[in-house]
Amino acid sequence: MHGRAQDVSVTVDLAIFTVRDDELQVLLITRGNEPYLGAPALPGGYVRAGETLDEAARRELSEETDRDPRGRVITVSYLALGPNMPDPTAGTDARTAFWVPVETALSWRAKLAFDHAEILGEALEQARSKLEYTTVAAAFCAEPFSIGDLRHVYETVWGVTLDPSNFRRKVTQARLFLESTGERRRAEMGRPAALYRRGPARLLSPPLLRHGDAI
Amino acid sequence: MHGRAQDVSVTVDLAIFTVRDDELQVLLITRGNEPYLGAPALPGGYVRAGETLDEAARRELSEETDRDPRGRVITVSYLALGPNMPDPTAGTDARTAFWVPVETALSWRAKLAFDHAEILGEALEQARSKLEYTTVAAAFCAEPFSIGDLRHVYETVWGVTLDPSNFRRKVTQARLFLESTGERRRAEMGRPAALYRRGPARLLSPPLLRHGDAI
DNA sequence: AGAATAGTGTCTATCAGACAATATATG
DNA sequence: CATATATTGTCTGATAGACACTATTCT
Repeated sequence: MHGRAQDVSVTVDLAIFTVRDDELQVLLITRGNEPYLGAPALPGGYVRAGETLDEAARRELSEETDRDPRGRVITVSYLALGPNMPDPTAGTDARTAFWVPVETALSWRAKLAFDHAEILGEALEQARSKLEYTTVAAAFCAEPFSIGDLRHVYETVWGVTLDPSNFRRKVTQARLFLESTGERRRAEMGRPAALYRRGPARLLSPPLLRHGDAI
Repeated sequence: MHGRAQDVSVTVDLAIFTVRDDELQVLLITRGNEPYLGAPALPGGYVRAGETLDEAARRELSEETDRDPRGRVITVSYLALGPNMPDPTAGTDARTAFWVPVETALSWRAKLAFDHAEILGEALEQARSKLEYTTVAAAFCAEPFSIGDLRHVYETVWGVTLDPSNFRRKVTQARLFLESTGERRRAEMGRPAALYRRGPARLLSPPLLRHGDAI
């Protein structure tokens, strides 16, 4: 997948996250080919540019935009979050896929294939950022869900604890984010939580900001 | 490119923006094949999933995440902004590429191939959003640039006018966004503007929010 | 009652938006 | 001087974060 020559092709590495066991975890595979045979790696595919892209856009823009790496912003991200992502099921080649806590994966650094440690770090930051200004977090709570469920997603992905009352105020005031079902859920302990379903908004306005942001 | 069967492949449509003539413009091509022969369209390529992606990730996750379209968040965006993007140069097949104001392209709606009107609309919103929480805008000002240059990018992409003093306060207080060069630029009229270069930050903290956000 | 979680109310430092005022250039 | 743009300063309403308090369940 890497190092394919001749035709215009670029690899796509996927950071697939889930929330399991109160931890943020990422899906890795064990490489079955050289290079990095046996090393843990992000799952990936490759993109081969079609004729239209290559002829009409890429060549014309390359000189202008390649000077500064930020001049061309190509974002290929696969972000999946969920409270109960399935174990990689038994099946041909799925045997090499496994979930691992993000912290653990990042601690491996040099063991990860290619530059996947860096990619993972950036994907993590992107996922954390997406929670601020989009409604994805709600998409990964099974409906109906409580505000506490939603808060738990934020806390796990961001790695912080949030003030329940301030969190409630923000998410309930955000337009078209949550729709009340009028129902409640009885838990083992404590007052039953009001239940919600996702509203139509995809972007959070106003956004839900973390306190200190990174670069 | 669309409708390719058999192997797992999905199209990628590219929204490439530039700021020219004080307008936000987008790169389109004229289709040379059926379907939609002769219709304006976004340039595009196709992604074919590699074995690793297909075997290790896609199948395992599909049942879980395909129920809700937001369960799988695939973002493939190609965002290019610049004050002076070149005209599509003469060359084989580049003859069909052209810049057009975004407003014009959106007004065509039904004329655009496939669902490209929708895709363009979403890409526009994504680009506008990226200006809020990333530093891309600065990446598309030729260095060195003035705060007025930067403000002009925001105003053109967002389609609003911004208060110069409040804008200045925000961008100069954002950490690692701008670095002063100590130099000034003499313009035709008015006080010379202090010049800056891009700082190392990729994410804007705190973000620069528009007043009213969309869905 | 005690523990646990959900939800409401309030206070305050901070900040975004509005806008007045000043600075420095050209003609 | 008039005009245009850059830059600084100030005022005020809105709000994020901190935190006290109330509500409703289970044991």
